Amino acid sequence: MTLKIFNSLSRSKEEFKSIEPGKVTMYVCGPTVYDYIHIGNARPVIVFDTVRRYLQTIGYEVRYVTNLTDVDDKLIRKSENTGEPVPVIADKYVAAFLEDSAGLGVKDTIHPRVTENMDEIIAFIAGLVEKGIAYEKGGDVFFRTRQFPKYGQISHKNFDELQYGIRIEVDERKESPQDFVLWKAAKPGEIKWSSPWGEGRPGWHIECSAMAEKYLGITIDIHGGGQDLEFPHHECEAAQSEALHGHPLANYWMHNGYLNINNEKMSKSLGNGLRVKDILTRTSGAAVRFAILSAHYRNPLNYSDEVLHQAEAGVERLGNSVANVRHRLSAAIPGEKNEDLATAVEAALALFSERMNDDFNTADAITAMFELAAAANRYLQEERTSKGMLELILDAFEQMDGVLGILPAAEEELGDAEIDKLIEERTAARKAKEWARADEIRDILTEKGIILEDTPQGLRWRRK
RNA sequence: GGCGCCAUAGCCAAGAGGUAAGGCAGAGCUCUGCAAAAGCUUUACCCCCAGUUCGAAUCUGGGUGGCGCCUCCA
Repeated sequence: MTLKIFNSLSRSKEEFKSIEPGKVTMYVCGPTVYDYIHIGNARPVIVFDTVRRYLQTIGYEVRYVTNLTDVDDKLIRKSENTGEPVPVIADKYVAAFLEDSAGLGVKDTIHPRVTENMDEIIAFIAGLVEKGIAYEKGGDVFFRTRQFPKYGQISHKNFDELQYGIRIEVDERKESPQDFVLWKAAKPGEIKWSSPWGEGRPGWHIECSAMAEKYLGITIDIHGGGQDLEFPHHECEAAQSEALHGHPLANYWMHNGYLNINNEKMSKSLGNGLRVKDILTRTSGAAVRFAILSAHYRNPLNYSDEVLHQAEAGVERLGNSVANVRHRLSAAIPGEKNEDLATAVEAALALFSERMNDDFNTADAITAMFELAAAANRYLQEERTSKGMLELILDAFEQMDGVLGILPAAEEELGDAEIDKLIEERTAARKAKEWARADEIRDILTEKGIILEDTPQGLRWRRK
């Protein structure tokens, strides 16, 4: 079974082949660190982390880079408004981004910063100037798009028919309206670096080309980002890199769809109430991942409180199933294979990889996990369950969740003497059929957010 | 003017020629001292019209309704 990835270059699903066997290099465009990230930013973060995890589980060693844009116009504007220096603002939001990422279950990512790679960026631009693909005008350096015939390969735009200046006024100094800036001269008071073209800072797109090369190589396997970056950002990145090296920047370009909020376009004003850091105080990272991964990554996704509630309920159902299986482990008997269960587990696993192999269909992968849970729950109806079978289930859950990351975090032991005592007392009361006292204790614990479950195999509790 | 996306049950969402997965919510039943968890049962002719086909939610054409991009907003 082979993995197929929808490649924006060809607009079709292609069989995935890495440049180096067993290894994959991935570059995913990261945030400009001028504010907290919102739920819309979380979609690519979660989607591409899941792609990475899946590649890892099918045996690839993945080198994964997400850049942090710590100098640009928005940061400069913010600095002017707040009086704080750009680096101070950047540091604050870099830390916030890393925290949010971790909260969303993302780890082991290389995070290069623009300001820490200035030499490479300047050298990259210099290379383009030397080749005559870039030109300097009054301290700014522009990319000469006419020299790169493949310009438009990613966004599939026909440049002779484009309407220029529809949204942004065309800079008169450009030779052609579609040329874009590589280096911007600094205005008085702005943060700046020296370069062969005077003091200034990098343009919008060049950082990704330079850092992808530095950290991953001239041609990488997968380049990801939101659909909103397809043009112009990715188009320009691809043009710069290929123009300089004569080799493509990336073999596979992946773009996730937009995220809407309550069926409206994600916008700054709406987005402010939906910061990832705020959402994570109200719900788990697992629930956010569930919500995001419940739709195919290329489809539009609508986010709402209702969607989040549904995700929480789904996470809970899956988590209950795993917890119930674990709970049975202590009283499990050895041996005794259950054919139905074994078949169902195998089927769920097969569905999981079959669907993930088809351009990362996480919605169906989640379905596979629910089918595993259903099979497990059915098996738990049996009076006696065997250790081997329970472990088979847990192993399958682990395999799937290693990719999706939608299972709730394992519950810690209560470690609360008072609660332990109450539970003990209740057990005694139940034995003596003192139901009033038993219920009273249940109520006390409910107040504390502890849910008690009396099962034939003894009591177990969980936190609400 | 150019390029492209989406439309499936109350809600979320797969499926992409062979007669509609899964989840949430709801209803009924079972289990249960109570409760919870769980199991079983139950809810759709897939935006509209026309065509292709033995057969279409899936293909083609035309509509309708949402939406995105067209150079420095990441």
